[in-house]
Amino acid sequence: MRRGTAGARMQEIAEAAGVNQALLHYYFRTKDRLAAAVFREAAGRLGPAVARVLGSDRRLEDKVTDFVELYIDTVRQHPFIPGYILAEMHHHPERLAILAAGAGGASPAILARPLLEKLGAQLREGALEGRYRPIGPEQFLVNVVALCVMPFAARPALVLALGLDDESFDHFLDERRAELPRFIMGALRP
Amino acid sequence: MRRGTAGARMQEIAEAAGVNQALLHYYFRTKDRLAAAVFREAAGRLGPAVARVLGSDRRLEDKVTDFVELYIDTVRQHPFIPGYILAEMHHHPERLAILAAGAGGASPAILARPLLEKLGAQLREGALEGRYRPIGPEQFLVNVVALCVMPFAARPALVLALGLDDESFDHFLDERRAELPRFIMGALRP
DNA sequence: GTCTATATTGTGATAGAC
DNA sequence: GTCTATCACAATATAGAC
Repeated sequence: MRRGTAGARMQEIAEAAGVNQALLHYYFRTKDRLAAAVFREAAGRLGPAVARVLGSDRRLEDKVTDFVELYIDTVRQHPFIPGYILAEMHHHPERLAILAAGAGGASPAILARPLLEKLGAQLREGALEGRYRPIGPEQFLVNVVALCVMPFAARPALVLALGLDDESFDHFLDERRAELPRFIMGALRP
Repeated sequence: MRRGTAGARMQEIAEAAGVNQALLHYYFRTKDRLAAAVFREAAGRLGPAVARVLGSDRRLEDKVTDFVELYIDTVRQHPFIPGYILAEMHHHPERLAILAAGAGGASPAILARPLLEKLGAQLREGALEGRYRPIGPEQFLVNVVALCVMPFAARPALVLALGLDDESFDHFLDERRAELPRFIMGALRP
């Protein structure tokens, strides 16, 4: 995950795992199949959780808070996952399709549909009642995810540009965890 | 930019440039130095523009609108840059430091400081006057950039999850270009 | 299943003619 | 500056013993 599929060396992975190259090939046959397995594993840590929280039946406000907190807390324990996923998607977009094919053959568009439906219904209802400004569920979903992902995906730039060390980056995340739900729900007010 | 430093082949680059490998080495000496040059070039297309717009003297509301429109319009012409930059930062964070060192020896923290100062002053002033909800300039900056970058960086996932084709992705961006300034300034209201 | 040893190909880099 | 030809080694993959 740190070096990416192309940058990773089978030898290095074998060492880190405390085995030898031959054993890696015994289990995975080729480097590409190992890479696909890693991608599946990494995506599997986040995708389902995202869908579960955002597709739940809770009030939109609680959903957003739950999501922000769950996402930040989860990714904090695996801080290289977002960067890895984005990098891998950029260099090997075809893996996404394979991933989706593995999930029962359903296309991701079909998987994301119910989530967007529910989100769209809540947003529309809120807009009709005058509680929310109108916004499409697709835009809203991208906004929420973007705001959570970015600090992790762009961590090196943040650390450098804001002059942070590990401790102050951690504090930045704490602040963000509390701030984002306010920011997001604030943006929804009419 | 498409394959990343590790995934790119000197041969492939030479072909795309209509020359041969030897000439690449003649100009860049090593693959790593070519990669650093590419990174500098890519970062140079966005970094300065970001700093110029966000560090300007305009009203915050105009700044945000300018930034969103400039960013989306610029990146649309080089849609693989954000993914490439994020991937490269993830796999080679050291390049960022070198990049900064090239900019007159000033550290990025020092370069970003005036921008954050100005942004912070505008946010504080607005908060004192009761026009804005209080928010730190670091959080706000990350929010604005995140909202602009994400659709490009995660394009393959969006296209797949939302079931978009090239045309509807383009429409998604048009919508976003108009929506984001409203979303962001809306979030700032007290 | 796990190892050592090795085959085989890929790939960055250089030599040297023009 | 640009090319062809080639070197040297890095890296994936396999054979075969245990």
